[in-house]
Amino acid sequence: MDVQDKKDVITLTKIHPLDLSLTLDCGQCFRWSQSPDGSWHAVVKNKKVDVLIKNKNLVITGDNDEAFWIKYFDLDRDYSAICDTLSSDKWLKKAIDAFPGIRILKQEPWEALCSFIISQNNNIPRIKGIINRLCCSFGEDLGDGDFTFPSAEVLAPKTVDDLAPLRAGFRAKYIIDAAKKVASNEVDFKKITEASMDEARAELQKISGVGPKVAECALLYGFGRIEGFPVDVWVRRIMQELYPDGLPSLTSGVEGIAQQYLFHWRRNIENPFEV
DNA sequence: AACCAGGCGCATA
DNA sequence: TATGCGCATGGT
Repeated sequence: MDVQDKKDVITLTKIHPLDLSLTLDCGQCFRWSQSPDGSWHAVVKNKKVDVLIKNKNLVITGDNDEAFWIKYFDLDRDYSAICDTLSSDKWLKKAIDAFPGIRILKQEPWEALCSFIISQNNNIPRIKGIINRLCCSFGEDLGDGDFTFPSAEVLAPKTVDDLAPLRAGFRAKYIIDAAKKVASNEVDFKKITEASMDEARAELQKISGVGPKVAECALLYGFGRIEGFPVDVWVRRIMQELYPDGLPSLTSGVEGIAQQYLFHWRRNIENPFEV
């Protein structure tokens, strides 16, 4: 009691634009939840953390690895400039104006990969439930209902029967295959980080249960590949409706950011095409 | 090439 | 309370 650690607190400045609610609850991550006091809570890099915006700064409690968090919230990237550029396109401007402050998180690669394997053919409430049960069953207990995300090494020796309590359905075998191949380095995260997009896609798709969509999500949300462009049913809809000839060239290099804005807008706007 | 596999949230009845 | 729909990937 008398040796209790004082909690680490760091304050990150120059965070604009950043809307925590939009960023942490727009379908790119599944483990953040808002506390009654308005702050956001999760377990990241095996630590309990709370974040909130205070006086236009991002205050992070529970970890002091500033460089990590700048990467995690993508704070080195000039979203103002990117959004200005994207806003030359009529529809992107609508999406950005409607939901300003969405950022692409750079999550931990294994958690992102595993989460988006679980996300396939699935809806967000259920994805969160399966991931929660995965962490409760196989993660490390940090107390107060918080668990770490289980490592690939922990999951690799598990069987489909072991994963039955998750109620992940046919995805259980995919989780195990991913864990085996990641733990053994057969799927090499270092290689993925350094490779071209096509090589990285191919490396990830060596995992059974990882197709183009899941690979693209892992690259965008877990490996910081901001040019990743996952096409799910909503994005496919957007493409057919608005961009039948493909994405406008001004999205080049930041396709993932464009995707996130369009995705959220299309899902949350009543009549997107009204002027 | 069409269909199903786990299962559940969601909308509609 | 019941019924149908959607959902990414792999296997038949």
